[in-house]
Amino acid sequence: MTIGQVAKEGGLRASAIRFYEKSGLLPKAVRSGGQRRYDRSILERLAVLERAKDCGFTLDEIRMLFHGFRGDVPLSKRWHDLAAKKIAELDALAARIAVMKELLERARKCQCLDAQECGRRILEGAKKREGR
Amino acid sequence: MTIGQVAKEGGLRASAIRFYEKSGLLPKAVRSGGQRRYDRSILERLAVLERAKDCGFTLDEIRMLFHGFRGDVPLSKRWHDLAAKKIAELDALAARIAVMKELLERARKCQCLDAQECGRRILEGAKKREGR
DNA sequence: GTACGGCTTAAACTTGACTTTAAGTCAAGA
DNA sequence: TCTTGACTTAAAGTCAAGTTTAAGCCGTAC
Repeated sequence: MTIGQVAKEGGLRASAIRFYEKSGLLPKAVRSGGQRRYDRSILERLAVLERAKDCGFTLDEIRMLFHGFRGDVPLSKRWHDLAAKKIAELDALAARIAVMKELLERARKCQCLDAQECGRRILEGAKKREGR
Repeated sequence: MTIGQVAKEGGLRASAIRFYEKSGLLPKAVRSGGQRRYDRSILERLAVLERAKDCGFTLDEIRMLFHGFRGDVPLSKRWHDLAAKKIAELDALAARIAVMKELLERARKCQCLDAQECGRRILEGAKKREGR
């Protein structure tokens, strides 16, 4: 398959495939007359890559998944370790979102006429919480 | 107050204050001998700005909060409108996080020995869901 | 009178995940 | 032979929210 065919079947851009190869996330493709040629197993590799992206992993983390462990560590163990860390990250992120939502609910009830007043209230609130 | 004093009391860097001024998020400061001079009301303005950031607003959105409405729209109404949109965004984000967590929980239970196998399973799963 | 700290500016750099561009190669079809 | 169209590369561009850097000015303490 040419890079264009892989891109179409894989649902991404050819430029992304080139980028992944250069970044070490995909093996260097065989060239024929200068052009990359793939067999269908590249689609499996891409599926894992996409799945990892859908899980919220960065490309650096996905590089770990593929190359960051000793060669004899099975993929399942790599997934397990990285997933545990990422779940903790996502929990932290969810907590931050909860805080934002709480602040937004309060903002929705704001009665201030202008930024002066609003700022004064915010600063007072901060002072009060500091005193506790 | 000099920019350094404002930065210290406001808990941010002087470079950020200059950046906010250039971006139109803070009014142009009066200069004395070329240097910016502030009175304490800048701290109230900064408090609103920081609060908006804590709510998850981008600087573009915060610009809307300060300048994006007709001049006679009170700050409370601006907060209200922008907060409603942002809450919807955060809900969408939270849903995406839930999906990621679900995928990660499954990944944690992965038994595959290598990427080939894992990719094959993912592609099979996708095909199945497509058939439904 | 000079050293020092804090200030000024514009412009470049940072991160992440790519895309876009420019200039060029290659094989196939008319 | 000429023209497509898909491919090649390296390098630069994109977005956000600032930070960092370089070069220079200003007032004050010694």
